[in-house]
Amino acid sequence: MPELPEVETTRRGIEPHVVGRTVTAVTIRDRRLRWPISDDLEQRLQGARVLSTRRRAKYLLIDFQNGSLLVHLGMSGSLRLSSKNEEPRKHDHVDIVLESGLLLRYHDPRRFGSMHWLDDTSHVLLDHLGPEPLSADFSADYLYRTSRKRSSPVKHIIMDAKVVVGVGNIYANEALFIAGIRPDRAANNISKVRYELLVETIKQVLVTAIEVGGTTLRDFVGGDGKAGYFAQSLQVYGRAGELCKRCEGRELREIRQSNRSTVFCPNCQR
DNA sequence: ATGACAACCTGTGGGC
DNA sequence: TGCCCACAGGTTGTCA
Repeated sequence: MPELPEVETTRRGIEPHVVGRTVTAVTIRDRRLRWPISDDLEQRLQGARVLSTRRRAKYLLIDFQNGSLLVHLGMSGSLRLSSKNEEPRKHDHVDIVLESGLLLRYHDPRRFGSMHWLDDTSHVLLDHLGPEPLSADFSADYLYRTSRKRSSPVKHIIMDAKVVVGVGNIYANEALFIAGIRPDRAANNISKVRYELLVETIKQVLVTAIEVGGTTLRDFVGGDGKAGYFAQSLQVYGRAGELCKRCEGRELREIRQSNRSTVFCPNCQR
């Protein structure tokens, strides 16, 4: 489910309600996430006070004095604020209760997400990640250089977390459409000028999506429980067979790349 | 090193 | 209404 904008939306939603708060109780109903939740997580969290929240790639970090909680939402996860007397629903796997009476509730039907305790801020999952897409490190210069030795499709490159983090299937489709680049074009067959446009487009799409609270497809909600509105702005994702909004002449075509759905306009994207 | 692909798991929607 | 299959926002690990 969540790509970078959804994770950032979650972080911004919970931050004002968790920073400075102390954990008074932890309930774990199902430890079987992508990796089993370690046996000592409750003990680590108990009594700890939240210092700050951060995001790295699609990971959410909640920092305490004694370490950090590393959360990934996988495909179907959400982390939201809830009140103590709200009954847990199916797939509500973890509750982190704060002394304010609010609690952080982790919900994840498919259990592709994860939760790790970090004694310091390093973790193998965070090693070898590429630059943040919204940072200056992710530049046209960088992407152009990186792409020179890659003959795989450009969509594959921008979704490769070693190249740049946080660009998932929805926003990869959207950015390539806006930049007018065919998703199946070989990465090393795209000019510097077009990469300049692509990098700016990726940044713009992500920033815009964050501003409107992410993309709610089925039931994504941010930390504050509100749906995101970027779905209204989607140009190609989920619109295969419909008319292109730019040229209004051609139907959007769908292909599969690495078993992921790709939608593009054969007329506008070259 | 790169790339193709299976695996992890549940829910949903379409076709029959 | 029900059954079966394909597919869904992600990432890792394996094998060629």
